[in-house]
Amino acid sequence: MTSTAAEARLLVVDDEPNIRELLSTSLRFAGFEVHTAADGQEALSQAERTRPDLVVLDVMLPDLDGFAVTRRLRERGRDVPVLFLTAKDDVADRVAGLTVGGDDYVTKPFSLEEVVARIRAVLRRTGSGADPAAGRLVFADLEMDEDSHEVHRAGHAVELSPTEFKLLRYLMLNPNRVLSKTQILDHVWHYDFGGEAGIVESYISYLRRKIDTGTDAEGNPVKPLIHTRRGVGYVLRLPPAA
Amino acid sequence: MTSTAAEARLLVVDDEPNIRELLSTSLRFAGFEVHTAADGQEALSQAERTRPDLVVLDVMLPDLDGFAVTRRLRERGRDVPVLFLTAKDDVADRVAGLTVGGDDYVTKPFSLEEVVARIRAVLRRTGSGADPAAGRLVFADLEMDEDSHEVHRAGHAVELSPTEFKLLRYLMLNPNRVLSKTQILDHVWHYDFGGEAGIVESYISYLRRKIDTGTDAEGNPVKPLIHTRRGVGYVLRLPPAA
DNA sequence: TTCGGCGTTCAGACTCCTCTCATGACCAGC
DNA sequence: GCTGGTCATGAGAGGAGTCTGAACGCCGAA
Repeated sequence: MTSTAAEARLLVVDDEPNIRELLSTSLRFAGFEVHTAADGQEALSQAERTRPDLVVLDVMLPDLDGFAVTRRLRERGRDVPVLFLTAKDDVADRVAGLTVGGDDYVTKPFSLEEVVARIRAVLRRTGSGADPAAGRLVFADLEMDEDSHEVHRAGHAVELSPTEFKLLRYLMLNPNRVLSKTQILDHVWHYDFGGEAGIVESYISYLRRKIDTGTDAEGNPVKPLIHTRRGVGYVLRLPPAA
Repeated sequence: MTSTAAEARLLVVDDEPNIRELLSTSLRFAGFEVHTAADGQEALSQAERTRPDLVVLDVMLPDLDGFAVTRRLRERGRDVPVLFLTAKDDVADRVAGLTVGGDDYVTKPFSLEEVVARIRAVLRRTGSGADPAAGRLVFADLEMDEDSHEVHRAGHAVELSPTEFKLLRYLMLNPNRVLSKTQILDHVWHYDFGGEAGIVESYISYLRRKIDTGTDAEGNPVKPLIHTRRGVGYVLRLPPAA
C-alpha cells in the first residue's frame, strides 16, 4: 500500500478488538488517519470530536446497531458516508437501502484489499473529488479502471476474475516493491482464509497468462511486468533495460 | 446517481425517521440540498426559512395533514411544487385532487429511482429549467426519454415494463460503473421489498432480450451494452474494442 | 368476469471460479 | 554436474454464480 500524505480521516467502529486492530493498522499504513470506537455510543462521541470523512461501521454492535448510529450521525447534520461491515447471512438484515447515497458495504470475512478499495471508491464518489485520475491505476502500458473493473494491457482489453482483479490491483498499488506471498495472502484473501501460500503462485500464473503474454499494436511481444524474486516474492516492474 | 453541483433545494417532510433518513441521504447524494421536517408545523416554519424549490410531503402527518400544509404554504404566497408521498390505499379518493398544477405523487413504499425521477420531472415542468437535454438519457445508440417513457435502441422503439424501465434508467444514470445486485435492488425496487437479489438477474435477462438483441439499420446485430461482471455486478458500457 | 400483462419465485442447466495436487522445470550453491 | 529447494503450470474436483423458462398470483382493463 503506498502511503502518502494523510488521505482522509476515518472512524473504525467494531466491537471485536482483533478486527478493530487489523483494520486500524492496515488503514493507517494505507495512509489514512484512523480513530476507533468499540460501540455505538463511543462511535457517536468520537465522530463528534474527530469529524471523520468516512465511517467504517460494523452493523452488529452491542448497544446501538449500525443503522441507529448512522441515523443519529446524520440527524446531527453530519452526512458522512459510511462503509458497513456485515456478516454474509445478514443479507436479510440489509434493511432498507444500506447502499443509498454514497454508502457501500463489505461482507465479513473481508480482504484488506477489498476494504481499502471500497473506502477509496466511496470517498471518490462523495468527496469534493474532482481528481481526473481518480479510480484509475496505470503502470507502463498496463491500465486498470477501478469503477468499471476494466483492465487493458498494451491497448487490449483483458478479462479478469474477481480474485485475479484484486491481486493485480494490489500489485499495481505497490509497483517496484517486492511483495511476499504471505503479504499478498494477507491483503488479497479473506482474513480467515485457511489455505496455503501456494495459491498465490497459481494466481500469479493466471495473471501472467493474461497480462504478460500476447503482443502490442506492432505485433511485438509485450514485456513481462510480473517478476519472481526467488525466495522473496513477486514484484511488478519494468524488465531490466537490456 | 451522478452528483453534480446542488441542483435544487428540497424540503422533505415525513414523521418516520427511517424514511426521512432514507430520503434525505439519497437526495443529497443525488445532488440536492435537503432540509427536513417531522411534522406539519415544522414543515411550515422550515419552508419559511429555507425557501425550498420543491417539497416532498407525506400526506399522513401527526398534526396537520398534507392538504392543510399545502394550503397554508400557498396562502403564504409560496406556490412551491409538491411531491406527495401517500399510502397505496389513499390513492383513489384524495390524492388525485391534490396534484394540481405541477404537483405529483408517489405511493409508499416507493423506490428511490422513482422519487428522484419524479422530483426531476416536476422541477423540469415547473422550474425555470431551459435545459434542452433535460429528461433525456443517451448512451451509445440507446436513448431514453424520461417524460414520454420512450426507449429506442439503434433507432428501433422498444417497449419496456415499468420495472424494466426503472432498471434501465438506473443503469443509464451510471454508465461504465459496475453496479452490484444489492445496489440495484436498493435503488430500483421498493424500499421494503423482501425478496432476493435473484430478481435482478431475471430483469437483467428481460432487458437484454429487449435492448441487446436484434439488428441495427444495416442488419448487423447490435452490440451488447449490458455486461456481467461475475461476482461483482452488472455494468452498462460499450463492448471491448476488439 | 374474463383476460392479459406484470412482478415474483423457483428449479435446472450451465458456466466460470477457486483451490488443491502433482509433475516437471528452474535456480543456486556445492 | 549434482542436489535440494523453489517455482510454474496443467488437470480436475467441487462449489459458487448466473441465466432462463415455467408457473403463479395480482391487478387493471375491457
